[in-house]
Amino acid sequence: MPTNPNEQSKNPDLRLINKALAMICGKWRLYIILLLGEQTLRYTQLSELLPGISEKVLAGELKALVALGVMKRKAYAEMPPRVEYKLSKKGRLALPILNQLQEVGQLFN
Amino acid sequence: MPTNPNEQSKNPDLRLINKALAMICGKWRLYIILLLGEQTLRYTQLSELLPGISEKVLAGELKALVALGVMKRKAYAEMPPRVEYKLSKKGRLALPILNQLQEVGQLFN
DNA sequence: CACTATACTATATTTTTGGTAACTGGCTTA
DNA sequence: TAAGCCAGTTACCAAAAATATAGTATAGTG
Repeated sequence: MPTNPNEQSKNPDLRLINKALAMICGKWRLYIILLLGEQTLRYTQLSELLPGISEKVLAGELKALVALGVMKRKAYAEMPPRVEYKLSKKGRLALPILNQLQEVGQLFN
Repeated sequence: MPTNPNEQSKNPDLRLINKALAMICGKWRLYIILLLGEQTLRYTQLSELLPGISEKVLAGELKALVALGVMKRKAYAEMPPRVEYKLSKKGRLALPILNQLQEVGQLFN
């Protein structure tokens, strides 16, 4: 009988968990994703929907989420500038699971 | 026609989201919860399963998770001491959703 | 020419998180 | 008598995250 390190349940995969945490952890990140849900929002609209976020943090979070592939940035060559953010395909795939986190929050309310 | 601030989708609830984030954010927190899954683990077992975690951080995370109501601590009046940790009922209810986060991680792999 | 609008960037500062290493208490074993 | 075991605690420090505030580029408007 071979040694079985995982008795009854398969161990969680730390790498996958870290990938997921990278997307949602931080004071604003998950909220930005959920806000974006089905709609497209501009930088200024997002800053209005995130009460108290600083310009620097918002710009940084948007950049990070685009880099992670969760959302897409579309800039129009207009003046004054216009930039729109929306979820990527992967982001939309993850959305139902991320929305369920609100139910988890409700459990511990 | 009355003004409808939420067009097509109900806005996410920042309070619930923060409750959920409090449980899972941090370098080790979610992993501890998933590890505990169905099994009961002792302090030393946990520290062995979390390679590189410091005593201080582990003790702090366990204390926080117990305070949040995710897990329970049971101490036996023996010598040497024995303390067991396992998920609370609420923790077990949240578990399926938290496990799905690994699928989210897989999407962005 | 001054002024506005938008989407940022830069700089400095504060707060939070994570980490190291040493120490404790009470019993047991060598 | 000393050393080990378990489940932590304590004091201290570094790095990361968040915040506050000011500045930039460009074009159009009056």
